[in-house]
Amino acid sequence: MGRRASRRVSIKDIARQAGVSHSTVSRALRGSPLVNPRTAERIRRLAARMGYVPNAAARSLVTARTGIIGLVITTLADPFLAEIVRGVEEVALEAGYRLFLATSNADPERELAAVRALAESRVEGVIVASSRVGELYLPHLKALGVPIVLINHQREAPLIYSVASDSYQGAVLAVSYLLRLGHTRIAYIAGPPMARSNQRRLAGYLETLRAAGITPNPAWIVEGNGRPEAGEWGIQRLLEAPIRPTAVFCYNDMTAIGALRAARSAGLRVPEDLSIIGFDDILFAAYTEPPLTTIAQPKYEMGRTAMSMLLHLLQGERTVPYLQLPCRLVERASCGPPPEGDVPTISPLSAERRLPCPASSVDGSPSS
Amino acid sequence: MGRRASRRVSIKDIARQAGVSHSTVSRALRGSPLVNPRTAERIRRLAARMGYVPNAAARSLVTARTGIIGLVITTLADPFLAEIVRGVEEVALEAGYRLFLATSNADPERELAAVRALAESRVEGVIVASSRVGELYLPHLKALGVPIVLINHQREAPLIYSVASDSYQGAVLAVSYLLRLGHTRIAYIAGPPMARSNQRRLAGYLETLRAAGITPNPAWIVEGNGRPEAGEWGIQRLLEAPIRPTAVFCYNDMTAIGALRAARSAGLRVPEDLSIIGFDDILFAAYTEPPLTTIAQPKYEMGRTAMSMLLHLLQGERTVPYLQLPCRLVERASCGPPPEGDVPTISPLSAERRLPCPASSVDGSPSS
DNA sequence: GGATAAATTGCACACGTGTGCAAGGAATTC
DNA sequence: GAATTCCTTGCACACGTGTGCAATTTATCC
Repeated sequence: MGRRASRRVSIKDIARQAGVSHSTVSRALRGSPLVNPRTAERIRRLAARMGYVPNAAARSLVTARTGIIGLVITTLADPFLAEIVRGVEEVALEAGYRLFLATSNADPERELAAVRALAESRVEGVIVASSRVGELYLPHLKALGVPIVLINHQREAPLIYSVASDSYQGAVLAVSYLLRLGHTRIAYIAGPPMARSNQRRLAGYLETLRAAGITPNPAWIVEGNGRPEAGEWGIQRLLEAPIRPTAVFCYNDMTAIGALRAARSAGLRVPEDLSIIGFDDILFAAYTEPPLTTIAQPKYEMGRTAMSMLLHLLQGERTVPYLQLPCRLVERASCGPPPEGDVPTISPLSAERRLPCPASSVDGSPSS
Repeated sequence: MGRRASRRVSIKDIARQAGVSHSTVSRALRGSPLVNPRTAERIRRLAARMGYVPNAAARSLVTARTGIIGLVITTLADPFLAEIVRGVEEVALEAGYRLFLATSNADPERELAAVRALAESRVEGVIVASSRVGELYLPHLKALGVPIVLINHQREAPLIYSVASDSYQGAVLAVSYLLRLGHTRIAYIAGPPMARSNQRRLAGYLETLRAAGITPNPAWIVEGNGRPEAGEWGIQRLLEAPIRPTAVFCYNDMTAIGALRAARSAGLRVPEDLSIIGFDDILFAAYTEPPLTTIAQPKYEMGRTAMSMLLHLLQGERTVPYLQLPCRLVERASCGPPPEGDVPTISPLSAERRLPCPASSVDGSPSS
């Protein structure tokens, strides 16, 4: 109760109390076979009674191992990241590692401070779960001299290990689902133009249409930024097109949410008048009106996979440098058949089967 | 490039290179006035060139200060926590502290592991930002012997420092807003019965009605659990009542989202037929259909305040043990005047002014 | 019972950093 | 020029833990 927080008890204190040397205590607590089992048991009891807790700093100093993994993210406020973090954390904990969280909030100065903190605490590896990680960031991280694994990174990053969801395959999934429902006039509201995920989704969209014998209509591809406004503008633009689309594939769920809102205020019913499909499956997708049909990224699995990859690297093993995980379709209520006589010209199912998947799962060459 | 990660450079390496003792290097790098400025500058240059990064473990070992604050949360997946964490983090960083994140995911075994990790890394203080923190958790945390500050804790926790939003005042805000719009038939869909926040919101609801001369109708108070289902069930129950309410105050935004959905599927327009107000102002409240009017908790400020409080405690200063921060109304589009002739019987504005606020901002007595 | 092997323990050093104290050197004063 | 002060530097120890090696005790064997 009123005990002052003086100094924590160390193995020397235990040694003094037990009448042995601190080496013996150290060995007893670490379960070394070099101590008499009876003595060991006695010491363990005493340690527990004295409330001993090992000092991680002292241990890591002598073992030259911290057991800490740096986890770099822009902000926790992104609900998309939370699941990834959960996956990373779970695998890390199982393997006896701890996470050091470094958030930058996209502030260059804080990014630097974060990297310095990682360096000072001697992290053994780093996972970057922030797609918008600054351009300066990566070189600094590399200078740490520890293995790095990126999750869903937006740029081609050669010679770096990374895990990503398969945006191309996800887009194929989305568009062929719409084709299967009978749509042929399918639009795409894009994400940030420079983002690789956007480029891959666009590619999947285009090629799925072509494979189904449909020539993509440039008027049905509108730019965006991944935020709700983009969905609103996108719908407005699409409604001005000479021929209106009957379905819209959105770069992500936030865009789809904006699209839902714009559709509603334009007096369109979803999905009766217009089908809308998103991408990501954020927590909230289940609660939109109507609940959003979307392509789920395997967030949790990506976290787990990235951490497993890092563990391999930490053990000096070789790994494939680039891994893509498949997305899956989550059917809710924002998609349905097209309004009137929009009969598909060819069977979309056969088209889907014919599709090649140019996105190989292994990419780049091992670094020397 | 091909450089092996051998061993990091230490002050001894610098000392050897500079032809001085490691003490001089240490002093130079720490900016001690006990070194010749020219020597100091030379050493700093050399250190930078050699890529020196201080070892936090070694430093904390000798200074007996880790500069680490433990942050305990159930899960990052709760978007409500993200803002709190941001506030905590910002103040911590300003004061030169770092955060050690301990998530438990409500698993007792992991809770224990988390507390042990906090103890081993010798955190200097702890912030608990998880309302659902296990009952066992707190005693273990207390055993760490460091200051603890709770954020929005759901139980009365005597002799512990805490920061919370003022649920009572928030409820008063919500209900008097509805009164001002002209409603008199106001329902409450409650949260977890044992949660203090629910009790305070219920109290605010009841007393505001009474102060306006309205006798609360027990049929308009339905139980819930803070999740969307509760909102759906709640609306269904309320629609079966002999006299229907014209407005619903929900325990939180997730409940309100369920309520919105149920209202829609019952064919009610919001806010024309039914006004709905939430609590929390989660990220998603702005994107519901219609956008949700709600009571915003000062999440970011709560984080900042809790961390400031902890900083005071770390410096051995005294603080008020219990601090409540006011909520504020965020008007969006889910509330409006009642449908037909629901004329208020008394002026709700004057009622609001007469309201006492029995929730004092200071509570409990200082521990000895 | 003595010699040998095995089990158990302690000594001493290491990890990287910080700091009190004494020693050495330079600058100042008379 | 000698004495005094101040500035600068190095020595040595400390923090808490782990471990190779030698020393000691105990068990085993003939």
